[in-house]
Amino acid sequence: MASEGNVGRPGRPRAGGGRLSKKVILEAALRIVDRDGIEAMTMRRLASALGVNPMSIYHHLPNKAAVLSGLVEVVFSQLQVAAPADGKSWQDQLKDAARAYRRVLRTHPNLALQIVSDTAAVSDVLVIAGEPFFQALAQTGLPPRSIVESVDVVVDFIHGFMLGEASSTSETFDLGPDLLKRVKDLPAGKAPALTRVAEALGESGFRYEFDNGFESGLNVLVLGIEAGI
Amino acid sequence: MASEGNVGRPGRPRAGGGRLSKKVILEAALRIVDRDGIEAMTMRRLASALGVNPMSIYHHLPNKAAVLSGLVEVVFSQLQVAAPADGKSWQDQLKDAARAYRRVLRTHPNLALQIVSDTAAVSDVLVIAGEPFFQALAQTGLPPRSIVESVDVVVDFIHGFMLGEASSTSETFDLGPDLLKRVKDLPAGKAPALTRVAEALGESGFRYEFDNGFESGLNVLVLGIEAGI
DNA sequence: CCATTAACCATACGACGTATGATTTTGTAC
DNA sequence: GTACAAAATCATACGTCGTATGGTTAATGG
Repeated sequence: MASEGNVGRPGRPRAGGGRLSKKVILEAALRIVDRDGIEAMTMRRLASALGVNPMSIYHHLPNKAAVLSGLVEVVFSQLQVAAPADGKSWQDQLKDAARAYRRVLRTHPNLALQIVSDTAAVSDVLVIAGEPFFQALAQTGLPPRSIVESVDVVVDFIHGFMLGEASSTSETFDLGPDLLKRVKDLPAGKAPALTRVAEALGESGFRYEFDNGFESGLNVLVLGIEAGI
Repeated sequence: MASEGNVGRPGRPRAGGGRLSKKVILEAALRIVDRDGIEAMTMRRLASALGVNPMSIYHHLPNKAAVLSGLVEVVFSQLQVAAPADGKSWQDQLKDAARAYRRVLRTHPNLALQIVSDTAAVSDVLVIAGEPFFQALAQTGLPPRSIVESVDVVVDFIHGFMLGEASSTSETFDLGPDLLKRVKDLPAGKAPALTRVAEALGESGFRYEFDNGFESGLNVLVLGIEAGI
């Protein structure tokens, strides 16, 4: 996306104060999304938050889809490439990259769906966001295509994980009791293995926490990549 | 969601032929989604496809969200629990479960986003869809909570993978050349590790294929779970 | 046969994205 | 300064959306 738009040229100051620009529009849009969710981000509400006529926005961004893609770019640009971190193993570097990626996405949970689905908007910036992953995996000695595949698994896992996390409301999840109750409602014998696990968890009062889930996922992935070398 | 709705009671036959019901509504909705995409599935178009007034639908499903959730349920119910497959290792059983899951989701690519994001709708049926995964992992001897975490990694990976696959149009992807061109446009030295990989791939003319990417992801996951035992 | 009631339909409201074209502002050239 | 061109903003309007409200039709149980 080549940069364009407002370059300090003419325009008309409004009551709200500043002049419109792609930047201030996206900032306002992000505020709306963060506060009220993505479905609250309508062109009309965005305009009103800016103290402006809805159609004014269209001089800076071609349509609503561009606004949403712009939001994805904004969020991704917050992912600054971490310092070299030379002292660490590639395993730890890979985990750090994954954690940093998740941290950025978690800053705007209401945007998660948009981010993981709008691959076109991501692609430009993905090559930068992906660098830490490639940096870590470069030290494994794996052939290039294995590196690409490894990055893909990790990123796909993070995306899938973020979806689950974003659609949940609480930090933790009563997996044991919840699951157990649901399993009990099943026609008996329909899911024996699941039932066995649920019963064991129900007794232990296991509480699923997203942070732990993410870390254990990373562990599996790192071990798997390691084993494939 | 307890089943309810049309139980063969009164009503009024229409020109279109049959009577309305949750079942025929969802079937029509799924046809629309499959043919024209999820954004084409409007209540008005759905009604017109059924030869019916838009408001008639609301006697069988409370709103549009319920229609979409219903679609997810329909798709999931197509995932029949596979035969025991006793002769196989848990590794192969796990892979089979993942492949079966992906296969079902791929049947309705336009619904992928809805499926992976509408966890509420999934949850009821997830306990059944998840059974093959638990069955495979039960043989690892892992403690229950490790089993749950392992299922989560695998499912999250599949979800993330499906998102990428669904938003792509072609079966394959010119990763080498595409990536190389994009990397070339970067400020030099901004992403050295990525550049190195892209150059190596550019020479080899590597073509990314989704089937291969999925399989290699499964390999990493299975190896990682194995290593954690 | 009649009351009940589920199923269906007609109309309407407010909100949405945005096409079209007028209006206002402002930097630049004289 | 003043006129001009271009850019930014605004007003109006169209078609579409989800669905609230309330009337109409037809099958059923008494």
